[in-house]
Amino acid sequence: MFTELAKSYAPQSIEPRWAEAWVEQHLYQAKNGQPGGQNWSLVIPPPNVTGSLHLGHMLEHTLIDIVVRWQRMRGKNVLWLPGTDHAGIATQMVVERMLAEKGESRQAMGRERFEEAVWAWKRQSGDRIAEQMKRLGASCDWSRARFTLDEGLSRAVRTVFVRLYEEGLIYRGRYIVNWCPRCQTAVSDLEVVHEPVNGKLYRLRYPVVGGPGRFLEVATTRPETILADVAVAVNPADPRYTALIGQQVEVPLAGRTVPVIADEIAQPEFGTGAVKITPGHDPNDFAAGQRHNLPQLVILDESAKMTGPHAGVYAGLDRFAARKRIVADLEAAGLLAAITDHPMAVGQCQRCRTVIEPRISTQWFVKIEPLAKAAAQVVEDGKIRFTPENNKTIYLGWMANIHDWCISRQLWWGHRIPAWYCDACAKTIVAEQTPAACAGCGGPLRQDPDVLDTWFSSGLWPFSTLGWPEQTADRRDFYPTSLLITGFDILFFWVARMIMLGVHFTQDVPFREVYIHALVRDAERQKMSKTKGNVIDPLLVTEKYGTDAVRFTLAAMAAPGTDIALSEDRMAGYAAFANKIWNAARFIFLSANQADAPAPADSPVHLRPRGRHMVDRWIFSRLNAVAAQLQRSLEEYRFHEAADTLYHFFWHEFCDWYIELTKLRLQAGDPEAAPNLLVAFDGALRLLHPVMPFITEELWTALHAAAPPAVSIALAPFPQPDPAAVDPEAEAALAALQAAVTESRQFPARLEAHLSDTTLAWAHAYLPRLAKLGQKPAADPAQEQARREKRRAELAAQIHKKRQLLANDRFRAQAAATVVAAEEAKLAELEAELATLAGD
RNA sequence: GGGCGAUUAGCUCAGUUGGUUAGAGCGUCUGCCUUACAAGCAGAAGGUCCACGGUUCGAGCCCGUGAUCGCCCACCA
Repeated sequence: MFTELAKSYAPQSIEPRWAEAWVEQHLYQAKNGQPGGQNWSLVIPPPNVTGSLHLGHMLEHTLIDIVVRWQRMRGKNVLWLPGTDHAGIATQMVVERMLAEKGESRQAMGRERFEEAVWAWKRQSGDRIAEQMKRLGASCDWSRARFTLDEGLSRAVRTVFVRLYEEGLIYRGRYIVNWCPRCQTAVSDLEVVHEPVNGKLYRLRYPVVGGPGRFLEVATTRPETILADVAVAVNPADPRYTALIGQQVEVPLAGRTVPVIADEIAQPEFGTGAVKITPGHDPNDFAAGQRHNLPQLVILDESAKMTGPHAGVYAGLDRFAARKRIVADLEAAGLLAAITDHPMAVGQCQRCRTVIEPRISTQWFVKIEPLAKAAAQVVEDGKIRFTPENNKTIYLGWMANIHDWCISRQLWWGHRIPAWYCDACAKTIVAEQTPAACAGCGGPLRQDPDVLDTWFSSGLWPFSTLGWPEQTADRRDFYPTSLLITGFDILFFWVARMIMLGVHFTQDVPFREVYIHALVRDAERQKMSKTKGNVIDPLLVTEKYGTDAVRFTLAAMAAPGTDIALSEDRMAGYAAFANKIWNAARFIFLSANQADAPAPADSPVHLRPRGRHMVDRWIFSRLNAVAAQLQRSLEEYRFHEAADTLYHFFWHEFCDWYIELTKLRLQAGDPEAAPNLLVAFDGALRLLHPVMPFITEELWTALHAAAPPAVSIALAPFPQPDPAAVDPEAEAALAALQAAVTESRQFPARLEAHLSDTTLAWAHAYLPRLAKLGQKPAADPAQEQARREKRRAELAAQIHKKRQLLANDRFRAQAAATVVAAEEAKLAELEAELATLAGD
């Protein structure tokens, strides 16, 4: 006998046990030295160490885990490499916030102690995500977990930096960059988000020198920056101003005069057609200043407070406070011509939403064009395939318009830039190992205080985690990786950088396929993000509905290309599905003898029924069809289709019909019924396993409890679709039976020939009951009459349409023969129905 | 300013070479404690598939125009 199962499925009492066992048994550890074609690998998009798991992670991990478990069951030597990202700026902010609560600060502690504090915090909470993933059943190879600041990965970072520097693809220079006054660091273009705001456009009057009473009107959105003006530009083709070109105008409140220059930057139709040039505080003006060889005045410090000799009486004021004061002073001086509303997009720090201040500073950059070109090429050549495909266009478009990448950050947490400066002889040394002294003059060296953009190290992730630059067994066996599954939000940040750096340093693609999943949104369709703090702990819904139900929900809603608004109703529905599976097992275990269970080694790779019973032939035909459908769906990452297929098959075919039809055979002692039932159930569990690992593991183990040691279902072969097992005769017979039972009609004779007497006896007994249950409530005769009329009209319309269609020669010529036959059959059916309606 | 996506049942969404009477989950209504499952079973109601035009024997699907919503990219002061 099988052990009796509880009356309903309680995931809470089962899942933690399995989660722990899987990790302890190292069930998902990949092997080295397998034949090349056997290996299949995927690296996780490393979550931030700061974070805890949110539903976006869970969606991503669920989709990954489904593919990974499926590939493993197909016999691949699978590596899913887990790990975390040090997430420079995010982590530093978290730790600084914690320090601030204790009244401490990074500056007061000093760099060394601060770094120690971050490491301590990382050790204490950095494993949280891993623990959560383990609890959720992610089938990672935990023995290969990596962290971006690991010694090996740091070594890879230094190697890459030095090589790019030597190739001239990394340079250092003084440019205007995006600066966050709150984070006090440079950020890349990608880390600036543009938010629409209702700004103002100020028209200011610049007195023309030598022309008393004459003014040049200039439009600006940032009046406080006039103190750093070095010129006013007008368009050379603008007739209004040609006379002024070369003359001097006075900068209001500044007590300086600047030249009027001709430059295309000024567009005649915007504002007044005259634009102030402020190279120290605007990227466009910076470029214009370089064209005209103008000086760069700076009036804001790293906190965006007014500073320096040109700030005058406004020194010390915040930029926005200064704006108010300056506008008031301009008005008092009669130099403010107008203020108009001006909707515009202002750049904000992605992390803290502070308005970005363009700032001139010395930073490190990657010369991106050569890398981008090669990275675009591999995608154009189809060496990397995107799903959904339109991401390819987006990717290529970005690659075509890419700017150099600012990689230095004025932070303390991260990979420190491997560059040293000699103050004595002004030499710069870039090296993998810390040099003892200046190679030129022997003087003492000072390392660059900055660290690298987090994405610089993440960009190496697919190969740095596998041992690069060493030629390791992992690198040989698992690179390039097979697939990347990640979100659209980091397509440019991460995917693009991995392709650029991967192609450059390994002469191969980092992954052959990229699946871009949808975004999980909350009930209000808001994006869930680390910075917004609206993340939902997946462990809570998991606790409520069970991990398998949440996983199934996520998979079922993961149609490629559209966002997911997560609904708990849906989870409840799939929790019921898990319970359905549980109860099917409960019935099977109560009704069948354990001796009939297939031995685990006796893997039903080829699902074939014992005997010739029509019902058995049907369910095994369906199992094979479902296996084939799942294979198609998963190959194309159509997770929702796979989930729907499983749901419908298990509930409405396996339970509603197969188990029901088997009940009577069991009662009558049909010797083939139980063994076939057990094998079919085994096959169904395997099909379900990639999506629902916990319940299938529990039930599969129970199914095979008599023949220990049963291996985990995770290592059991996935049913291989066998086209020969598809049995159209059995499928047609069951379809007829279903129709007959549903309509409470007589059995088709053809089916009766194939059904055993006992089944027939059951079915005949069952039919009247169905007929009773299905009876419509006694309807109002008038209503009934109306319904008939409506149906009659519908039928007439359809018949007319069909006749027209079938009379069409082009249709007969062009449509497939089966389509024509189906249409003819349908017409006959419709006519028959109409005849019965007309009859009474 | 460019580019992309969406619009299908009360709600959330599927619908991939154009071809039976357009589906699912939840919700609603009716009837069932039926010895695997009331987290269940048997039924029912509910849709001008955003609008208009076009292609086709045939359009939810293809083409065009428009409307509404959303997203991404972008140095317009």
